[in-house]
Amino acid sequence: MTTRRDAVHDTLRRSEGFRSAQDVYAEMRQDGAKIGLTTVYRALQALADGGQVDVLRTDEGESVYRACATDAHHHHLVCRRCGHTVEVAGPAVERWAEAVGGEHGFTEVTHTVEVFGTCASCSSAVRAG
Amino acid sequence: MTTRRDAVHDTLRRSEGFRSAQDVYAEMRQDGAKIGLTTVYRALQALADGGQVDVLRTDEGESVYRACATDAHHHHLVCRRCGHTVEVAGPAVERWAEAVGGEHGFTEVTHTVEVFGTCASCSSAVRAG
DNA sequence: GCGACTTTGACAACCGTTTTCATTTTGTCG
DNA sequence: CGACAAAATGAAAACGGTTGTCAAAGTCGC
Repeated sequence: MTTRRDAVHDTLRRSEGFRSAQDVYAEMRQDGAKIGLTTVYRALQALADGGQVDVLRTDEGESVYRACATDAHHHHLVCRRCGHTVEVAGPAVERWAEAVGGEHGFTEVTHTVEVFGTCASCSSAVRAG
Repeated sequence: MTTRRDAVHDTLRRSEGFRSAQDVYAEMRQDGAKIGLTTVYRALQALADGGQVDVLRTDEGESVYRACATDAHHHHLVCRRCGHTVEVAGPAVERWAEAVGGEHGFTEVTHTVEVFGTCASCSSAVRAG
C-alpha cells in the first residue's frame, strides 16, 4: 500500500525547498488529507531510505526533506531566507573529498556538502525594503 | 567566573574527536569534577559562540563539539568508527562554493563541508577481526 | 560583613522523533 | 464474494537531547 507514501511524495514535490515532517503533515491536513503524523514520518523515512528524497539536518537538529529532480549524487544551494533550493553538481568537490580521505589513509569516504546563501530575489528584496 | 567553562574546554581539548555534551559531562564526572549537565551545555554553547570550539550535528541530531587547533576556517575528516578527526583545509572547496553561489546569483555564501570515512587503524582492525 | 549581581545545578518542561499497540485496510486464496 | 493473514495506519505514550526555571551558592565592590 503506497497511496499514503505517494501522497507525501507529491506534497513534497510541490514544495520548492526543504520541508520538515511537521511542515508536510500540516500542509497535508490543510489540504484535507486524512493522515497521521506517524505515517508522515514513516513515509518520509521510507522515501529517504529508497533515495527518492534527500534529507538533511537543520542547525536546530530538525530533519528536512526534499524531492529532488535527479537520482544522481548532487549537493544543494539553499537560500537561507526563502528556502529556495538549487541542485548543483560538484565533480571538483567529489574528487577533493576522495583525495583528502586518501591522503590520510581513510577508506569508504563519504561527505556532506551544503551551500547556503541569499538568493537573488531575496537580496534585492532586502535592498529594496 | 570562567573556571567551569575552562574545565569544559580542557576536557574537550583532551579528546581526539568530536564529543557530545553528555560525553563531556560523563567524563568530567568520571574525573571527579563537580559539575551539572546544565552547566556543561551552557559552557559548550558559550565556547561555540565564541568560536573556541567547533560544533556539528551527527546524523542522529546530536550536537558534538571539538576544540580545534586552528581558529582559521577549516573542515573535518572524521572517522565514523572511532571518531578520530583530522582538520583539513580545502581552498578548492572554498572557491567552488563561492563560484556555485555566484553562478546562481546567491550572495553571502557560506557552506558546510564534512568528510567521513574509516581511518587506517579502524579499517585494518575490521580486516583483522 | 552586606547587598547587588552572576553562576550554578537539580528538576521540570520542551519538542522532534520513535515506539507501542489496537484498529483498519489490503492482498490473496478458496 | 467471504475470510483470514500480513501490512499499514494513527492516537497516544515513551524517548532522548536540549533548554528553561528558580532557588541556592558564589563573587565582587564597598
